[in-house]
Amino acid sequence: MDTQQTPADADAGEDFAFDVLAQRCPSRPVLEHITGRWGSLVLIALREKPARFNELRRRVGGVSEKMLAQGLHALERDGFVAREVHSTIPPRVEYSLTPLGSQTAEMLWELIMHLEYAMPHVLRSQQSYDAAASAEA
Amino acid sequence: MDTQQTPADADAGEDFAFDVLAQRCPSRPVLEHITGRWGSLVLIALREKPARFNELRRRVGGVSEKMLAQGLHALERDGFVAREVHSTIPPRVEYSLTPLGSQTAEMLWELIMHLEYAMPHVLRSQQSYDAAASAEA
DNA sequence: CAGTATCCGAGAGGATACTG
DNA sequence: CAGTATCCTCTCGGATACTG
Repeated sequence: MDTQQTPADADAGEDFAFDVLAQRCPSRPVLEHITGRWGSLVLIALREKPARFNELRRRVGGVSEKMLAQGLHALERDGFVAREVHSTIPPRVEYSLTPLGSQTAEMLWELIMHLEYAMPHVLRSQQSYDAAASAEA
Repeated sequence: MDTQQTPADADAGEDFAFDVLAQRCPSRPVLEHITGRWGSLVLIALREKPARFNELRRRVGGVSEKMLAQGLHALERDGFVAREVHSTIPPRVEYSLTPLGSQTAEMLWELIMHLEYAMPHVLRSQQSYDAAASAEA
């Protein structure tokens, strides 16, 4: 990354909030690629180590070929994932995280860890919510 | 949060990776609530300060009543958002972040800031990808 | 104001078959 | 193995109208 700003600009970041929320910014689709149903899981799966297509497919539970290919294309296009082709027989294609992808995966990982940690709390909240909902019905 | 584990348990977290990827865990839907198209934006929008329904709707660009209501319900059920009803006329309902929601919003915020910061890089990556794609076509 | 109910189109996403 | 192409379904999500 060789942008002009420095991370110390974080305070100027409040401006970005408006941008993201105002949906006229180009970052929304990208955000959805990395947070979407499969995008996040692919990044997490690649976090450990690079993988080939079917290996990746096994690593991420429940993803179809179509969705995996689609997700990988999007992430490659956005520059989060690198694709390396070895033109052998049988073909061998390795997917790995770029530095940017690696940073992003790390942040996603923290988010997921936070979430897993909070899950007991969440489940209890869901139960009381459902109990209250069925009580008034 | 009053779970048993401490944040220092982070190393045990690698076990969670498998859980999330294996899609047999209850955290997937919750992850989708907070990372989904509107969920993340609602959390970000509430990060600054609590808001009422229509105020929130104005703050998040492009969200429909239906999706906002749906997202708020999910987030409330999961315990990220608190809903406070003032039975007046006209009715007044305030949405705010719970402590858990606040932590989560903060992590999302960091992710989005990271993304905004990386956007120039991403856009360039997209351009070269598209150029290469149309070149071979 | 704060929603719910309904209808409808578009796209997400899965299963299968096929190609290099 | 590493995908693409096709079909089909089902949910997402927007617009509109209505209620308390």
